[in-house]
Amino acid sequence: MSAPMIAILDDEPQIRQMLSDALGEAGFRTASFGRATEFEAALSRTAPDVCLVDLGLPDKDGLALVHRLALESGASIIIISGRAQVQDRVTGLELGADDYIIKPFEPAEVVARVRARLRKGREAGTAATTAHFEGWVAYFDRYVLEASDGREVPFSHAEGEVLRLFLESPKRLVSRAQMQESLGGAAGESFDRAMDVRISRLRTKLDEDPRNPRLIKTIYGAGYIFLGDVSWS
Amino acid sequence: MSAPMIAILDDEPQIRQMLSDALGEAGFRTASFGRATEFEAALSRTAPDVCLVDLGLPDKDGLALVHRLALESGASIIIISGRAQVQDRVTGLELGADDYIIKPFEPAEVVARVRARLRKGREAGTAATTAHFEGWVAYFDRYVLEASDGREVPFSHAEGEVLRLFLESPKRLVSRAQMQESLGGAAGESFDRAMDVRISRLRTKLDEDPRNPRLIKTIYGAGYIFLGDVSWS
DNA sequence: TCCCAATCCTTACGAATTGTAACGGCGCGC
DNA sequence: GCGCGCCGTTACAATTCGTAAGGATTGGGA
Repeated sequence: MSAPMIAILDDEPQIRQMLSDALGEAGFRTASFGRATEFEAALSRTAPDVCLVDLGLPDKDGLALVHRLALESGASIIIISGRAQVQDRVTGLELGADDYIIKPFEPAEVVARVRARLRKGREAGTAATTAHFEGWVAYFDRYVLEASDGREVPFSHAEGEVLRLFLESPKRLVSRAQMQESLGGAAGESFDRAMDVRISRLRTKLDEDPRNPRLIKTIYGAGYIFLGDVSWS
Repeated sequence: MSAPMIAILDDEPQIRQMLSDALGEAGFRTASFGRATEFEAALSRTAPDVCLVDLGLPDKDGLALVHRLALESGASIIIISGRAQVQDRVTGLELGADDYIIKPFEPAEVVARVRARLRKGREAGTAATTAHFEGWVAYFDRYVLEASDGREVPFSHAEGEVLRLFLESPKRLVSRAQMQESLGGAAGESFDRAMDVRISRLRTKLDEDPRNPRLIKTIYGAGYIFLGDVSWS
């Protein structure tokens, strides 16, 4: 698994640099943005693990952005702001942020708080190889799906990658770009055609009705959503 | 599901009281302890969801306690401390705390940070995805409308965006400009023609009589109004 | 009341996106 | 080398959704 990706959104280049340096030194991958629009565009391509968001953005309301992020992405959100009033902090956290750091800040503390977020996130899904969902059990170590009637359906490595990706973030939109990123597909190319095929094959193994899939839903122009409750063990 | 349990560990009775009051008012159950030994004894009986731990304890090293808690319990840990040095915060977070609040603190902020921890712990913040209105049920995760007679009508992503917008502000005028804004339509353009089409298609799915729409009403020259009582779940 | 321009609805069409069957290269075991 | 299964690629069918075009509706003014 590659290093966690930390997204930085701040309009001051100096601060972006400082954060990027500190986080890079700590072993994280980083992506910096000066404008909310750039940031949002990048989101559809790569899903960061933690977002550091400055509230004082030139082109968009920071709090609204935080709220949307909290609802739509699975990432942890840390607000970085010069506004130090308690009320600011409370509303930021209420809107879905996971932490609130006040400027000026120490890079070391930011790194520590980022680590704390990652730690909590990872706890849920460490080294789990078996997932239960909607009558199925997926054994990733054996590459086998077990149906509710005991029937066993083997799946391939490529199919497993897709399935795992879905089971790791259920009920959340996964864009094609994110898939490529996660599945190591070299960007660009006609690899997205291969995505389709993988998903198609996975669907048939899951007994999906092609006309009306219940588990893997296509969102035209956006990506896919895996419905269904998942529990790992 | 009963109210989340918050454990408070602080040697000053006044602070225990203040925290307990604020958290109780916010709807949480609380349990206060003045000594680490009491706290640890209670842990074996009840598993709190969040622990607020003061580092300056009389009978035990607070950091060691935090470390043990982080490893052995599944609870989120928030340190509350008078030590404000960056180094203190960093080591606290490194040892497994999820947050670090400095004394003196505002109760409101503590409540907000506790909520933020719980939200993450509960997994999926579960944005409301199901809306009931006038005999219909809209499942936004499944992209399906269910009529009162049980019939299911699928809707597309674009249609869903419009429907969601209406259901989020029922009985209020929604201008075309607002729609464009919310639906990401590039400003200007002839995108408003596309709006019309979306709404048209949505109306047919909702069995609206084109001559006399009952749910999505057109306000000539101003926008649309969605009539009908909506309740989300 | 009647007329007209602005606004809105609906149908049809086409570009872009996605599904999937068929084909072929590749690696592996025998 | 041969057969087999995996998996990316291609090609074509199906779906989605914006645009264009023409008709219907609204509201103000003559």
